Amino acid sequence: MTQDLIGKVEVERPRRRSRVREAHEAKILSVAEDIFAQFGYNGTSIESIAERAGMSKQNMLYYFPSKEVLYLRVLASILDLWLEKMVLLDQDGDDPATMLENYIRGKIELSRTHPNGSKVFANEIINGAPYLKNHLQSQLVPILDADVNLVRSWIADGKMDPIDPYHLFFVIWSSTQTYADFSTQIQLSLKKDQLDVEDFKGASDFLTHMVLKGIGLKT
Amino acid sequence: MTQDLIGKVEVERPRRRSRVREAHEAKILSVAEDIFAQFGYNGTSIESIAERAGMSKQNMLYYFPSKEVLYLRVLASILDLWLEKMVLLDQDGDDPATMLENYIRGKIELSRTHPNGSKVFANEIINGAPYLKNHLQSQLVPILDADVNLVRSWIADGKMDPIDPYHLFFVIWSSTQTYADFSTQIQLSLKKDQLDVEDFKGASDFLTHMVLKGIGLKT
DNA sequence: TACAAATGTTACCATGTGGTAAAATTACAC
DNA sequence: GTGTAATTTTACCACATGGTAACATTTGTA
Repeated sequence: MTQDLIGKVEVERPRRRSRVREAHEAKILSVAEDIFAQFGYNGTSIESIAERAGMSKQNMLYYFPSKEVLYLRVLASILDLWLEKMVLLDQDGDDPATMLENYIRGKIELSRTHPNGSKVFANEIINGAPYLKNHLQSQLVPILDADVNLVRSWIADGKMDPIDPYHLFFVIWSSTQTYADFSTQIQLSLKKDQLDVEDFKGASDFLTHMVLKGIGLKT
Repeated sequence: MTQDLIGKVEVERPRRRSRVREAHEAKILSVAEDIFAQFGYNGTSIESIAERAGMSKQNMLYYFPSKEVLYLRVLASILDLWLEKMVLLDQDGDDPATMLENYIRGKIELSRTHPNGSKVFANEIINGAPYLKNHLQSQLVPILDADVNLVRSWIADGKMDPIDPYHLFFVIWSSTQTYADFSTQIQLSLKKDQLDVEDFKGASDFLTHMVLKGIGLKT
């Protein structure tokens, strides 16, 4: 955008302090995700975020003019990450079983690497998705519908049991995200202070086994 | 307890105003569950609960001395309801398939009839279970362990695939509760304003089919 | 060096909210 | 009816928190 203006009016202006800005914004967003995940929107004070980001509340408000704006930015970045992994057709593999397995493993991996993002997302949905509803409507639903159609074509081709694809995806979503969202409960159940890579591998293995076999897909 | 004191000192004292008290407490608890579910602990003001319960904040504080006490009461009653349905051995049926099916259908039914309870519960767990951790430790975990042992015995008897029972329960928990906790997302996905009995039946049917078949249980 | 934009700090405020204290009212048991 | 405990109302308050305004400082560029 800046380059388009070379020789014209505003040359090189916007890039002035952008290094500091980018670093600070990234730090703030990262910290915000953590704290929003742990305390929810209402339970989070912008001062606590600023503190852990190493600056004053007022200075943070210079980068993000309000708590709501900051929260929306956090939500948006999480949603983008999520939607990326939700396109069934984009999964590697030629046969349905492989593609679905990669979908499941990808979602579990996301829960492992971004547990806090998942929790912020979950909090938002549980509370009725007041900020995210429109985004879900316009971005998630079309992707889901495409995925559902793909599964329906597999069913039509006799490649798997005639199940309701929507419920299939609801189950995959919930059971993959539960390892992030409900990690506290799972840790208590497994008597561990922390879930490790092996736990997530066990979850992936079990889920892919059960889902693929359960809907009649050959592996 | 009152009866134990007949003829002694405090006869019939505690029952004086108990009718009003019981009615009001029940009303408050019911309203509180709804509002905590929608806005979380921090997002809920005790004034909003009092208002919808038809009394002043101060009057409500007469029945529940603090927000925390009220929240804990709501949590406790939900947990009791949950734990009741979580004992695999208590399910009707003689064979593993029937018992597991009843477990799944019971949990879905709970999500249908008590969506708000489920949401309060979910909010609490996602935020690290600050109030519920001890209860989960002492009540949920033993029940789960017993259930896991039962499944292990089924595996040992060659009645089903040698899967990890813990993951099986995590998947059942998450995928049954998702129809309550993430109802907003599911409604958007299904393009419906409200989930009806048919939706829950569809969910139960799919889940039981996939789980039972997926772990190698004959139906 | 000078200047203008970007960044950071100080001071402050309005509001919502959980909770307390005490007085007023109601209603049951006798 | 009357006294006593249960209930309700009135009047407050302390505090956390989101946000604003103005001033100060830094820094890249001409």
